[in-house]
Amino acid sequence: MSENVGRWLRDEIENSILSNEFSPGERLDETVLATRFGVSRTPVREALMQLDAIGLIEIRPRRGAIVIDPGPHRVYEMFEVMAELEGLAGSLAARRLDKASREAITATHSRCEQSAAAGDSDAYYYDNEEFHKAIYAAGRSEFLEEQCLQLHRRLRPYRRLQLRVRNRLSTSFSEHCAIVDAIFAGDGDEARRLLRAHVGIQGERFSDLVASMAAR
Amino acid sequence: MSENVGRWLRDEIENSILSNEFSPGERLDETVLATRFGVSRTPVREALMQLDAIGLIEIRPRRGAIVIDPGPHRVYEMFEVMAELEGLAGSLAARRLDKASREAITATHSRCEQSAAAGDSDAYYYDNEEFHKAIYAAGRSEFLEEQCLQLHRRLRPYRRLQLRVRNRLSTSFSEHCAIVDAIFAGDGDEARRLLRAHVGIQGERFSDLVASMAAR
DNA sequence: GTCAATGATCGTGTATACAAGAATTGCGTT
DNA sequence: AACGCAATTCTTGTATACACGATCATTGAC
Repeated sequence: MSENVGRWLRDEIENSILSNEFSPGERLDETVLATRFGVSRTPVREALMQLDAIGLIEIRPRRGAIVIDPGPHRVYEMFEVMAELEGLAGSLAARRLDKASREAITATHSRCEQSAAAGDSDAYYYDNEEFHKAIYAAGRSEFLEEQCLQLHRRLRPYRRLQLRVRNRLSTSFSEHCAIVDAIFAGDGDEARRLLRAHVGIQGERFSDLVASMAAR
Repeated sequence: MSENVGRWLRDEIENSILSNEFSPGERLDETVLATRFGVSRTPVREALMQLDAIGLIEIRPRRGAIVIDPGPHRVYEMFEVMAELEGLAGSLAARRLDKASREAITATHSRCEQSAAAGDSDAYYYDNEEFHKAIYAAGRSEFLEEQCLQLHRRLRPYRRLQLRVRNRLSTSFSEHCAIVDAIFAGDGDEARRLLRAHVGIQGERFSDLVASMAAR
């Protein structure tokens, strides 16, 4: 419980939103949250203000906080930006790769291979996350890494949905292979191009996304 | 005063930080701020929490808030990301340009031309900002536009410093011309490339930045 | 003389009280 | 029966009070 109730609440509520426990559009009542978590309204408000600043909820003056519903189009836009940032991270990684980062990428990559081979989409979901994080870190840009991690968190639920799509696991992994090759070869432009394509939602993948969002 | 003291304070303190009224590293005392703005500590705290979430200040538990000092290297990283986002906005703008956006870009572009010709770096600073915002808007991606605007705000002070460098005005404007041409020609890749180069801090421009940051 | 420990003081973290605005419900009128 | 107005209630916004932790200074010991 992190020494600070406000911080803790922020993470707690954030997780609840991202795990869809609080649905988009739902109103977050300060008093309800306060009693639910056994604290007063003050830290709850502070948590809500932070979530508002991050963009997860919207606080309408005198009218309470509601969970923001991104909607398919906005989620698409977010993936578009994510693709761009990951592309940059990949190109930096290709240029700046050092031993430690190389090993981290190799390790997470082979874990992805195992889960993909086993067809375990939940395990792959987790390993895939670690793989991408290893690339963020390899870029050696703290700011970029933070931005990537933040956006990654917000898109996490949708990434998970995407993996459920048929054949996505093996497709995803073979894309990973090409990305790793490009980064290890020091080919920044290629790594950027491949990561953009890997993360972005082109063509039928958008309708897949819409379908899986509607399915919830 | 925006109907909401917390919001108002957030903007007020944010501006004070960005305009360097509160120096990096400086400690922000809640009580002092409260009396200074004639309010109680509660809205001050809420404002600070938001600024912390945005990344402008850091709140260390039980030890108060301090203004974050990005340092040259981190500022460089931020420009790197900004360049990438603006590149994306430019490429989208080239593909999706409509009449209204085209007119907005033309209008702000010609205003830049005038201030550049007049050698008025303060006017150019403002017009340049509007020009870039017109491109963000032309990309037709709300999320991307928000991200660009947010990062732009944080980098605003440094952009201003950069314009003070000798010849930067005319160089900047001629780069604008090429960017406008690419966007109007519908050449997304070229617009992206030019914007990345325009916004990013390559070569000697990094030392210019460091010098101007040190000069404050 | 310097370093450490202990107490005082100051500032943050949380709770609660109070005020003001928005929503809802009930009553009256058409 | 439906619409509108008013009053009540519920929720948010702000202030204040209190408690706990951190920092700093002072004093004592080595």
